[in-house]
Amino acid sequence: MTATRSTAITSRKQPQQARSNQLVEAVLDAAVQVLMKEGAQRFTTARVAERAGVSVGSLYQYFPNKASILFRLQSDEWQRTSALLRSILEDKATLPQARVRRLVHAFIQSECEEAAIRTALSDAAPLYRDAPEAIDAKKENAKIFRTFLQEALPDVPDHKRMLAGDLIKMTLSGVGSSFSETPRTETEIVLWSEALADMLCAYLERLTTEAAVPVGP
Amino acid sequence: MTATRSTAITSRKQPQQARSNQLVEAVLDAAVQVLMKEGAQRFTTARVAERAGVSVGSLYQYFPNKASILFRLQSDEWQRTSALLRSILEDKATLPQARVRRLVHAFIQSECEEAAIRTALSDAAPLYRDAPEAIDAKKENAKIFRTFLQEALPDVPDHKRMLAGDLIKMTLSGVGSSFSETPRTETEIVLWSEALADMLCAYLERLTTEAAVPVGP
DNA sequence: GGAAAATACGACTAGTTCGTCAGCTTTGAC
DNA sequence: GTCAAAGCTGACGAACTAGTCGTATTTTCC
Repeated sequence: MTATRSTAITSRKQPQQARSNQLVEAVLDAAVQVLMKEGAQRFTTARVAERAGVSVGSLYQYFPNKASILFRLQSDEWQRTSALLRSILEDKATLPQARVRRLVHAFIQSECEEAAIRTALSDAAPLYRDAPEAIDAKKENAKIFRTFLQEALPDVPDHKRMLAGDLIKMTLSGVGSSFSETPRTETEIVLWSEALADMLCAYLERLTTEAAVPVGP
Repeated sequence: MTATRSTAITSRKQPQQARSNQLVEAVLDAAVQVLMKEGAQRFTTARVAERAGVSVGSLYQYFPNKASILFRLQSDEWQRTSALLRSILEDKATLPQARVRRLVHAFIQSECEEAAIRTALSDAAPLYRDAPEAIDAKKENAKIFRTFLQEALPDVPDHKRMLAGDLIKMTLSGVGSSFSETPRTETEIVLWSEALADMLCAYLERLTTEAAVPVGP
C-alpha cells in the first residue's frame, strides 16, 4: 500500500510500559547523534532507528513521521532556552540592565556550545516549520521579553514596548545564529556579548529617556 | 555508470552561442519559479528543466549539479543587496545617522518584497553553504559596513569598530529574515525599520561618546 | 501456566532524485 | 553546399527514502 504521508507532528501513541519509554528516549538520543554526525540532509528514520538499536517499525509506533522527531528535538531545545532566559530575566534583585548583560552572555554562550545541533535543526526547519504547534511555541517564546520590558520600561507606551520586545527577541536570535555559524573562542564570546549587550542597553536607555521627555529638548 | 556527484559549485562550461546563453537564462528564471512555487524541498533539476522548456541534459551542460544553480541564485541575490547597501552608505552628502535610517528601511523593505525567494534560498543553503565560493562572498559582504564605520566612527579604535561593523551586519540580516518570516504591511515595515534604526543609531551614538571620553564621567 | 494485550521486528513497496551518455539537431565558417 | 564543432535530447541506471504490515516476542495479569 502507498505510504500516505501524514503531516501531523504530534505523538502517535503514548508509551505505556517501561521498555517503550526507553525506546522513545533511545530514539531521541539517536536522533541528536544522527543530526550532528550526518546533518539534516542525511537525517533519515532508518539511520535514527539503526543508531538507536531499534527497528524502523518500532520508531513509527511513537512518531507519526520524520518531521515529528525533529520537531520534538526543536521543541525541547526551545524549552531549555526559554527556561534559561526566564531564570535570568525574572531575577528582580538585579538591575534590568545588568540582567540584559547576563542574558546576552548566557544566550550567546549556549548558542555557541550547541551550535552544531542548532544549525542542523534549523536546516531541517522546513519540515516542521508550518505546523501549528511550532507557530504556537514561537509566540509563547516572545512573551518572555514583553513581560520583562513591562517591568524594565514601565513608562514607555504599550505599542512601543511590544515592538521593542519583539525587536530584542529577533536581534538576539538572529545575531546568535549568525555568530555561532563559525566556531568561537571564549574571548570572542565575551567581546561579542558585550558589544551586543551595549547595543541593546543603549536602545533601552534611549527608550527610557524618550518616555520621560516626550518631546525633544 | 554510477552518478559520481561532483560537489563543485562553479560553472561547468561557458555558453558560447546565443542559444546557449538563452538556455542558461531560461534555466535561472525557471529555477526561481520552481523555488517559489514548490519550495526548496521539491526543487529538482528535472522540474527546473521542464519549467524552462529544456532537457535535463542541457541543464547539466552549464551547471555541474543542483547546488550550483541554487548558489548562482543566492550569489545574484547577494550582489543585488550589496549594491543596494553600498549605494546608500556611500552617499557622503547625507549624515551617517540618516544613511543608517535609509539603509535599514530599504533593506527591510527589500527583504519583505522578496521574502518568498529568500526563505526558499536559505532553506536550500545547506547544499551550497560550505563551498569556498559562498564563504568568500560572505566575507566580501562584511566589508561594506566596516568601510562605512571607518567614516562614521573615525575616533573609535579599530578593533572595536570592526566588532561594531560585524554586529550591525548580523543584526540587520538576522532581524531582516526573522521579520520577513510573516507577511507585513507597509505600516509595519515603517514602524519596524524605525525601531531597528533607533537601536542601531543609539548604539553608534554610544560608541561615539565613549570614544570622545575614554573613561566614564 | 496460559491467554490477551502491548510491543518489537524488518523485509518490502512504491516512490523520488541525481546525473549520464549515446545519438540526434543546429550553427556557422568556408 | 559541406562538415566539424557546439548544442540538445530524454530514456535510463543507480541509489535513496518514508512509511507499512504480517509476524514474532515480551509483558501483564489472572
